[in-house]
Amino acid sequence: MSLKFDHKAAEARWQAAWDKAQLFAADDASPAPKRYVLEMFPYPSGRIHMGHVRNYTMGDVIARTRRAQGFEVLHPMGWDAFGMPAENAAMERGVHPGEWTRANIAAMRGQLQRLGFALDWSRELATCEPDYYGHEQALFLDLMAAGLVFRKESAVNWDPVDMTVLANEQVIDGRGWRSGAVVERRRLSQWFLKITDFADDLRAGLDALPDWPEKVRLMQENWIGKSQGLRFRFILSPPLFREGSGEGASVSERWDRAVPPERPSPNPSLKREGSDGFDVFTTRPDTLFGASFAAIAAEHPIATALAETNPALAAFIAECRAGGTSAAEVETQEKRGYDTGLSVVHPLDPSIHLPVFVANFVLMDYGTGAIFGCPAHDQRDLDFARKYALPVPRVVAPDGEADAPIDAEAYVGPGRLVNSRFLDGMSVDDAKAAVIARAEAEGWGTGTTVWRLRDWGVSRQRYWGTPIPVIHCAACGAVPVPKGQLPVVLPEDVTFDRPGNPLDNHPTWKHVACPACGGAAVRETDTLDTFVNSSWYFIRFASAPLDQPFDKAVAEQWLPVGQYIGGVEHAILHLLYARFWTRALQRIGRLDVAEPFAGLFTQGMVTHETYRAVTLRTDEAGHPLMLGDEPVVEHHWVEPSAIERRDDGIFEVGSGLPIEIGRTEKMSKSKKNTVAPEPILERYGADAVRWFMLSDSPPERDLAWSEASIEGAWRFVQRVWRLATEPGDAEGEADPALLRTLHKAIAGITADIDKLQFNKAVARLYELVNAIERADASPSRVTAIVTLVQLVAPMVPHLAEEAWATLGQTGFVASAPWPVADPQWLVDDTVTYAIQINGKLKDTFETAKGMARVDVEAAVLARDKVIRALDGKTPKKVIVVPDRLVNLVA
RNA sequence: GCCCGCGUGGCGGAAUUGGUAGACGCAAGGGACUUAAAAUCCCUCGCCCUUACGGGAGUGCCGGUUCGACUCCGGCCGCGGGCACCA
Repeated sequence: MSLKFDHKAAEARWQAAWDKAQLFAADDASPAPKRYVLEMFPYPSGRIHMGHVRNYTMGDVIARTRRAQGFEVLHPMGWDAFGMPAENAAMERGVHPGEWTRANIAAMRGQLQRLGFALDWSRELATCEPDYYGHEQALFLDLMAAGLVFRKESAVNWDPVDMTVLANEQVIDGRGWRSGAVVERRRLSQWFLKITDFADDLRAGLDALPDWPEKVRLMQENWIGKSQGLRFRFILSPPLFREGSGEGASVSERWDRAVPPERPSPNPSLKREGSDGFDVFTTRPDTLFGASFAAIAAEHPIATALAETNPALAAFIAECRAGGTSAAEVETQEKRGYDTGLSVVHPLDPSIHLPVFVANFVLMDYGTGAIFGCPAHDQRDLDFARKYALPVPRVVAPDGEADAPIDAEAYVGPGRLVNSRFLDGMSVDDAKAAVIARAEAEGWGTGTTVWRLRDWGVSRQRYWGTPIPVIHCAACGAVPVPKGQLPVVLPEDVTFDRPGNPLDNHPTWKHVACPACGGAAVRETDTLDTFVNSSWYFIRFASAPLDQPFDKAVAEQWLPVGQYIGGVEHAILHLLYARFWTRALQRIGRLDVAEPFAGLFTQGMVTHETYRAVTLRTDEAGHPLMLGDEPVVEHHWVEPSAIERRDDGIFEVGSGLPIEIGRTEKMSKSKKNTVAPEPILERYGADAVRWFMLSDSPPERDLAWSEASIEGAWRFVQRVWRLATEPGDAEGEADPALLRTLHKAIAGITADIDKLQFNKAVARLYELVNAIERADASPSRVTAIVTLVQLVAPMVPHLAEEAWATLGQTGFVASAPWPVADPQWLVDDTVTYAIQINGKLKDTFETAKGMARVDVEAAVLARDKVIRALDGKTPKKVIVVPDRLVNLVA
């Protein structure tokens, strides 16, 4: 009989049955050992894409397998529901962000449910609802009380037309992506979280995460960026005269004079600054005698002070600020400086005076915003010194090259100190230590660690986010909203018809009484970065009481997440912020968990070929345009569904234009190489799609979507179904060979799933199916088919349930205990020896396991092929690897 | 520029971590069944030489270690990713 597997009926039937039985609801009170399986929750963009399908399928295999293995599994789903696309939709279509988001969630929930994931939908959450973000506000206030929140001025990208702050990726070629207006740098007072407090902790903690990809740990480590060195103070030289200050002034003949020349009294604005000098940081204190200048950032307070009375300097600073910060601009940007006319005293020799520049390559927000320049051993300093004709004294050299001149490249390699007085002859490391020791002994500097990591700015001048629960009062300052007044709810009646932040524009929302003094005050109208939302959602999944963000004891039962799965694009920010937030909660005693994600897996993208139709550009009359002798060619991207393959090539449907096949790339709208999941699900069913997602490519690598492969997946589903409907007679003898294959498959597949090597598990399942198909009817064959159904259940659950029932098994296969391999079937009693001569395979032979060495040798030497290959020679040496191979060295 | 990863048939990829390279899938070719098609089943399928039997080289390139190297070491080439004026 063997009808086709009816995926539509089976999916509907089993999804309803699972739901009715509440099969996948996690029980906090269960005595079983707990496992938390989590995939990064989606942004509700409107529809799921293949990347989601791949991500959630992998997680589902883990969750279902763990459940079958007897664990109480928490596998929840929710929505990362705040963010800009909702506001864009509001502006473009006049729909309210909340309405848009909630409609998207409803649509995507339905799509996910069609895939039959073993999710606990009772724990579903959306970050845009007050019952989520209200608790987030409470946590924010807790962190604030603990001193982990502060406010400071910070520069933002400001779009003067849309009157809004832009993220860096919204600035394209210096212009706002929407308005096209030239973006300004504005300084706004913003809220920050003190992630730098945890820099060392977050870095050191990476070592305790063996189940994270090495790559991600490295990326985080680099991002945190620990640098050890010396921080010391440069004291401004006593009044001395240096003519010719200004940009490009050549001062080389002056800076190294033993006797400082005279100069006018110090700048009055500097005096007001109360500054006798400034701090610098260096990782190369060993090269201090190679110093030839000092430089401060354009935003450095000294530069700002000097600029008040120096219009030329003010202009220079303005130019520095206008310079873009994009990678390409930075790379091509020339090193430029402005000589302030000031000098500083060399800390190791007061007779040496170094000129002070304002330089465009010194960053205010790293280290102290000021450096000493050592051109011989730092490329940037060298570029700068060459431009301004500063000396380039070498102080480190490999043995015997003390006099080798520095040309266009700074020397950053190892060597010994030269031209450095008491440091001469020391290694770089010894000299670093010696200078730090001396600085500390003499009190002008200290050994310090500096981090690349910056504090986390969480203010966003946007509507669709968590309102920051603070009230600004003229008398009391920034006052936290009392916990009893939470949540601070976003007003629904907002408009997007004018530029700016709708919260700010709202007629009444922000006007409130100060909680401290009762006077007139205004609410903070900034909202929190959406990364805050995703920094604790996994805790709320584990425990979601009404009256508090989570219950400590309940959350700790589930946490940390055993297996977290998502894209590499979140390797740094999201994962670092979540790690920080968890540690911050630990510090304030709310949760005793340091690392939120014990195991992390970053899956590859789903890709597809790209197709381009080629046309000739024509003028108004329809004649092809020519560029010289060549016609001008135009391309446009064509979606996969709009091409047809014919014997004479590939063409665009409708236009008939020839198609060029381009690179296989990440599915994207711009390249039109996306394949929507819904029609595929309709046609091939959820199980075939899930199976495809697990086949072929290793999960960390990209997976190329192809019509042929999904057909192959569909065929596999049918093959398993045929076995289930025609298992054959269970009478007669057992089939030891099949049982051996079966138990090896059980062991292998279980191990593969443990290691998330789904492609290998898939290959083994194919082998098992092949073996069962070839086997004659026997009790063993029926056993093998029943076990096969269990083994494929995490991957193709609807088919498995249907097959399970058809085979007369009771209950859900989803709840059946995971098969365990019987060790007696895992050992072979025969082995195949490979016979090599000089390492090259010549022959093989089969024999009983554990054959004595001498017997093996004798058997090998007696074989025809060996005799022929040796051609009468006696092997010089015979290497026998027991039960594996023999190598004859001739 | 710095850091990291990867190069295996027409394609996606296996290879017990130093021991028979190419499992498994896709594609392709041939055949069976069928009035026909679909579905299904059987066979072939990395390269070169050979009608065959066989033989040879082979895991990006060059060299090394080893009885034996896709695997380890050194040096190149190519592709991909992350960071980027971080002192």
